[in-house]
Amino acid sequence: MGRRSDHSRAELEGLILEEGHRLMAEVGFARFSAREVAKRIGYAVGTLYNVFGSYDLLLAAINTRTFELWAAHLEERLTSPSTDRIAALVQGYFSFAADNFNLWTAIYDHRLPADMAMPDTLAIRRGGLTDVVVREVAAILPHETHHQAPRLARSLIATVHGHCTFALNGSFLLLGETEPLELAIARVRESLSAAIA
Amino acid sequence: MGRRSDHSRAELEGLILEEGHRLMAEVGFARFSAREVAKRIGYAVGTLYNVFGSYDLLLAAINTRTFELWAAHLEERLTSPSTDRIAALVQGYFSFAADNFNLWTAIYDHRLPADMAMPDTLAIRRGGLTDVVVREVAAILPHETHHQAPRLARSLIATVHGHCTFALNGSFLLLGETEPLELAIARVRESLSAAIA
DNA sequence: ACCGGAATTGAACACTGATCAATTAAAATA
DNA sequence: TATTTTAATTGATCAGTGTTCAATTCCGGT
Repeated sequence: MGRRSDHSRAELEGLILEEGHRLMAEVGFARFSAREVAKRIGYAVGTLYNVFGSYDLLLAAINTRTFELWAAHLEERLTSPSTDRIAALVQGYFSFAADNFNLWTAIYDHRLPADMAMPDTLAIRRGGLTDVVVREVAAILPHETHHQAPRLARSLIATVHGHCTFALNGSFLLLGETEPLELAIARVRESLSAAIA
Repeated sequence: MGRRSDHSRAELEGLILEEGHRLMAEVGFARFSAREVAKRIGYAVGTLYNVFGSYDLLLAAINTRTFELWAAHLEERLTSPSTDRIAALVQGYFSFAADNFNLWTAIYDHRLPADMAMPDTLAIRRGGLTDVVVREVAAILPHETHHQAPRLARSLIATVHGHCTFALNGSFLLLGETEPLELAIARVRESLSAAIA
């Protein structure tokens, strides 16, 4: 069939993304399939390829959406009048990953082919998550050391990410660690203290 | 055909593991396949399933082998008369991951089904990597705080893991970070200093 | 020479990502 | 309105995957 009047190209892209995101949350990266998304929205497989160009770009778009949900989750955690905004960030990182396990792991399960760069639009949207943390770290640092905030923030995200990964993939449990969140917060506090001193 | 006199069951298991490991290093987790392993060793697919029981257990065995190579790599790095054994560990963590990218990522790409636990034998062998770090951290800590070593070591591994992940998946480069190794070492030093003080 | 048991096979099944000639419908033109 | 042009959509087709298991093949022991 030809053009369908009931969906503009942009609407169709949104429809695919919405359903793709839903399926990813439901079955996870390993069982995700373009065919199943197509079936659920009533289009043929080929249409998904026409709209997104490839399986990799579809996955990249879905995961970018997850990044945005994640950043929104952090911002929401920060609206509560919490004294400790840093602890709130770390907790938010963990709780999003735990509550959206399939979506969260898909971000790191998926790798673009070596010869394909992440499209700029997607990369920028993903950066929003980092921006939140940079802003909060900058607010903690003394004014004369504000310029260190981006680098330190990236490093703290990596620290928290490592702890979150091991917490959710069972590594910590296997080693007898039962409080990975506290561990992560302790490490972040140490690094912030060192930066302030 | 029936039993082949040229391979005992244990030898066959080793043969599969060896070739599987080779293929994983060559093509990575996403393009790995049991069929291809079978073809390369001159057996049929079914034989791999008879020996390992399932695709997941085959992958778990291959990744466990990678853990052992990784631990050996760390030990080797420690034999050089380096003053800074902690820096050597972090560098070893990074260099193994960088030099064996496909093998390293396969460890974290693969997840056992939720209802299947990691076989004890494999879990114990994987623990060897952690043991190396625990030993080195204990050697740094004051005698009265030796008991903190396991917990701190796990946390430092998580910290380094996060930095290594972002270094190799392009996150750091995308954010303008060019020295992730130095960043990781700095974080580890801060945490060790805090533990000693 | 025979047999019972164990190892090995590979066709069969239900799925996957990817492609692209053919089809269809909407838009533009006459 | 009738016709052409253009763009969206299809789905059969291809080469591949994990998984199963009846059938086959071989070996050690009688």
